[in-house]
Amino acid sequence: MARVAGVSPITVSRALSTPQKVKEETRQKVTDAVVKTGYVVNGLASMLRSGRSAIVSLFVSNLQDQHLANLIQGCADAFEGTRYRLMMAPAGHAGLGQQDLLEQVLPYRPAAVMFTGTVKSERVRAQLRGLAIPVMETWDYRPDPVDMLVGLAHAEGGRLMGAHFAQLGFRRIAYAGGVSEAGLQRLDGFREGLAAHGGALACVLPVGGRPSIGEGMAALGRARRELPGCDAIFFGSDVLAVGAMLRARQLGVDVPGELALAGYGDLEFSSQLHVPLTTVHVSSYQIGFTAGQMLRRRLDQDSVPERVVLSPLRLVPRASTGRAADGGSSRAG
Amino acid sequence: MARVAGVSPITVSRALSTPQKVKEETRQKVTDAVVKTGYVVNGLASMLRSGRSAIVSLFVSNLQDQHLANLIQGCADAFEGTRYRLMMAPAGHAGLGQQDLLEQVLPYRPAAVMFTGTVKSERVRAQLRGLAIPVMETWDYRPDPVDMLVGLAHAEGGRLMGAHFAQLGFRRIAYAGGVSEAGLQRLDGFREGLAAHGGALACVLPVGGRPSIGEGMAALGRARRELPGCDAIFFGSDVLAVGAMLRARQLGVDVPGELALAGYGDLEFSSQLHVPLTTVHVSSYQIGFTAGQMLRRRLDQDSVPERVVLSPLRLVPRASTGRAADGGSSRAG
DNA sequence: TTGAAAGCGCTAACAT
DNA sequence: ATGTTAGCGCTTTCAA
Repeated sequence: MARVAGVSPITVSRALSTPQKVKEETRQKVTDAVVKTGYVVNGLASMLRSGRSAIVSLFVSNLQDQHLANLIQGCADAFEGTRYRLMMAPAGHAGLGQQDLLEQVLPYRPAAVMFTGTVKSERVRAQLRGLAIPVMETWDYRPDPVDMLVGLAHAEGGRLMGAHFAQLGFRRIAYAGGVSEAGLQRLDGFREGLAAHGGALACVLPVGGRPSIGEGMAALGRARRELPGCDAIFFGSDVLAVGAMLRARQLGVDVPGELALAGYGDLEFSSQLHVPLTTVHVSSYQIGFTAGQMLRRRLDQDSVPERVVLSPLRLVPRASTGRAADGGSSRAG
Repeated sequence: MARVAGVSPITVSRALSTPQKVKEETRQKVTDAVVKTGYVVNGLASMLRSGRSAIVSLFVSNLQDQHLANLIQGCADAFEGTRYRLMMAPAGHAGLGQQDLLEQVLPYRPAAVMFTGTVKSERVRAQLRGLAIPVMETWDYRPDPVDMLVGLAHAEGGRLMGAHFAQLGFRRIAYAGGVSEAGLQRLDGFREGLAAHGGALACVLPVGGRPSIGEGMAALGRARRELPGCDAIFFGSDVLAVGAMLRARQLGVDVPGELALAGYGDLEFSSQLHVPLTTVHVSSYQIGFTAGQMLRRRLDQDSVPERVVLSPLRLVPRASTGRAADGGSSRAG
């Protein structure tokens, strides 16, 4: 290649990566030779020698979760047009801990790592800090991220819903959903929101595993069994609430007259149910996009003004809690 | 590192990548030194020297499409526990052609490449063949893939729905959805299915861009304007059909009494609408998983028995076309 | 503005 | 079973 262009290898390198450092004429010779030979730089050699990795490792817990898929797409879009490439880390269904997973990623010398969620293990957190590269945690919230965080104040989301429930005067209220991490924050906030308006939580139904319509259907049954007279349920995710909605229809339970239901996440179809679902809107794509932008800025040696960004949450009251003005078409960016 | 272990670098290499080629005692010395020094191999150097890339490039058109997100998760799962890592190619929103995108990926010397969709440009197809690495096209179908393909016989899906519509005796039938690629195949199949049972298509409403509830709502309006007396519409995706369903309710149009609606894809919520949606079920996760497995086999130097796999499609009749026996809970695999 | 020499960290090939 | 030598393809550093 250098031979074809009639220059030295280093000149080829310069002509391609820093064209302004090469005389127009020489550059032309190189460009011609590139076309002629079909030359493509070897990015691996380039990263190795320069020590400047172009790899951003992405730990995605589950792409089947629409919110996380949106988040990742946002992040990918933020990196469009840059030299950086997103590399998916193994998800670890095989029972590997985050420690092992990280070690499977380090050989590629990532320039940065990003997580959908926060890093739980203290050891891994320490290890990440030791890497001295930008680390991004997303979706969830904690006040002390490893490095940077773009997430949701799930507690605030719960609080909004708690206030909504209490103000509507529900008396026997249940929560059904996750009770660790984000779920716990949401639950705590929900309790606070209720309390602030004279309400109280009567029952907590933990739902493990990935949320599904089926889990939601089952949860409705449990709620009615374990809390007779239950008049309102807040679900940890829209998917669960949709399942409950279906089960309620099957059982002939009137929503919201007899039982109010609400979800969390505002998926696109939540407003399209036979009874549009009250929920908390979250901007998952935006979270990923912002996270990507922040990582980019850090990788470009700039510092970012804020290391922790909380994405806004918005209560979206609809018919399923009985006091919505419209038929459920309320949606926004 | 080699010094700490008291052996030569090549022995370290062997102890870590081919332990059976190293005496137990030596291996122990190496392992100890690894722990002590926190050594992590440099995969970049390893790939460079050995010429064996561990990178699989993934061209994902849009993760916000649930089917494609499922597909990618399936593929990622198939690669769990292997040395291969999935690297996301840029999506090309910036108006770049597949040609340019491929060139942005080649520097990383991928061991294989995979696409969600087929490769259209003949030039790119030729280029891919020239790379002499496994190439996987997914989701869509074409009889002459670059190398391997795991996709859907969209024409067959259309045919199933066409037969369903004709057998139910609809008279003024419209199709609304994509009219290129998969959309065209589906449309052609739909026409065939109708014709085979004495039916005919009265109107085609092209819907461009990414399918959304809003597009579906608009499409319903257009259908009723452009085809007065229209009694059945087949949508190119469930999302569009859901939008139409909502608009129909707003307009007071009785579904399916006055107008039957059907979608394509069988998203989880399609069975949960106020009128459960007739649709065609597709197994998107399974497509990705199978594609990943086939790539693995090829990368392990094995050959695969079949280079083209068609994932099965299944008609799921529900209430929205008026003849479903149940309330819409029919779902499977 | 261009080049020569060196070496990033690893492993193939060839000893021993 | 282990070591020596060389070199993957690039870019840093230093020199001209």
